[in-house]
Amino acid sequence: MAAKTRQKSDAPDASDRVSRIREGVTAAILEHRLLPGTKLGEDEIGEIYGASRTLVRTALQQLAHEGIVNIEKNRGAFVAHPTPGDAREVFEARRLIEPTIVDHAIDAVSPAWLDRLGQHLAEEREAELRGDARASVRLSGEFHKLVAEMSGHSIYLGFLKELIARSSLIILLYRRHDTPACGTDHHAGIVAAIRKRDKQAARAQMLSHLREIEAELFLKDTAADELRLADVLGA
Amino acid sequence: MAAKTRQKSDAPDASDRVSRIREGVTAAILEHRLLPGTKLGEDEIGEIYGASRTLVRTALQQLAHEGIVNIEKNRGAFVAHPTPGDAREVFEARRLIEPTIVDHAIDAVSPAWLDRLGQHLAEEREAELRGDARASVRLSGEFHKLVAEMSGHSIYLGFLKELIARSSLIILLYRRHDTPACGTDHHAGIVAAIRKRDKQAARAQMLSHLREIEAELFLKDTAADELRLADVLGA
DNA sequence: TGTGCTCGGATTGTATAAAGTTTCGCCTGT
DNA sequence: ACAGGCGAAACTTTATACAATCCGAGCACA
Repeated sequence: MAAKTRQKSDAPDASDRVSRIREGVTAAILEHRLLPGTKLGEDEIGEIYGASRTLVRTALQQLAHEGIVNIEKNRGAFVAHPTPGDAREVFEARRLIEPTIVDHAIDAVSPAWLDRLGQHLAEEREAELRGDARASVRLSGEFHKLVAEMSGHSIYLGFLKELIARSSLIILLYRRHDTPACGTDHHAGIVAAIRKRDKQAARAQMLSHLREIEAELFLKDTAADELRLADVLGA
Repeated sequence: MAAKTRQKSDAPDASDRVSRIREGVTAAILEHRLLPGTKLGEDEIGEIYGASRTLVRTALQQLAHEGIVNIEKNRGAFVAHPTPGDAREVFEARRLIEPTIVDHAIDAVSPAWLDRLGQHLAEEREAELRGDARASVRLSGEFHKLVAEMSGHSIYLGFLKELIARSSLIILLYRRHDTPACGTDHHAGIVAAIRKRDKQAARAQMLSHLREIEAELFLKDTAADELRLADVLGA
């Protein structure tokens, strides 16, 4: 019933125009087509989607609340540029919340859900196979959202959506170049644990999965000189 | 540095007009002056704050994202009316997050913070003493926000703000009438544990505090007949 | 008497216009 | 040559006007 409460505000299939804009921009950011710091002009976006600035504005405000867009007064909206500190916070929150989410997901497991999970894994593998990095990164995030939906816990789902979106930016900014293949498919392991209804294993695998992602990041306290300047003077 | 990122979007002392509206309405809801289901007309609010509908609208959208206002298409904005299911989700999330928050708060403890905590406890006691129920309920929520600020974890802080706001509505809706005094001051105990830097005790006290609040609620699956109808047909 | 329909008022959704702010180029003066 | 400042263009912010939708009163009719 809780999920219904939100049906009009952020339903995934909402056909109203502001949702289309929001989802279009979100997808572009999550697929790393829009880089952090990019200016998101209202006219520009409005023309693309054939909408007036009023609608673009509300969409951007929603994205700002989700943390993937920064709105600077009288200057406009920009794709967010999370700091290493933000990154640590995001992953700590994920390590706290996601093990609990898989727990709930196992409570709510059903053949239909297992089907969806399996189908998703197939999509992920396929994207990986054909080297489609953009689809890969998007699907990877959607896997976690799928588990959260499965848990039926609408608050955790909302929180996780924010965390996932930010994670995508963080990975783009701070992933090490020398990351070794990264092919090890943790998601499949998690699904296997869910299928066996083994909460202990599912929690553990989710946790190590998140740790591994974070371990692949390079989160120096002071990243680049320009970044350092921005942080120091931004205060 | 993470806190700075949000400075323009939801700074507590933001002097722009949309923030004033948002905080005014939020305060009214948190102090139980506006009851769940109350219609929040755009013109009405705009006239009160001397603002055009544009500004009121953005404020209401932000409140909707925080979960304390529902916006129904073509019908307007209403003070949210959380279901018992929502209530359980909110408190489960709080039980997950808040113990971790006190942990961090203890890591960041300092004389200045202890002062603020002590000062807050005094305010709470004073409001309780003079029977000011509205101030009491507001300060009670602000205590938890204060601890979250202290933790320095901006993501947890953001999540908690949402959870606190919803909790206030939930308590208003589902608190048992026969609740016995409720005078036991858990907050003081939590502060004492923080002062002693005793994480174990602080976590435990926070957890039992939250459990006790939830135990005072009457969360029948099907509340009233009218509610039941609304839920069943609302799907 | 009660049910169903229609029309009018009220309210929200969207677009556009007016006002304010920032930014950047250009020019002047040293 | 270069620092500083003026000014125009571009953009955001706010207000207002117009269109679309919903709700309810009143009426017709069974």
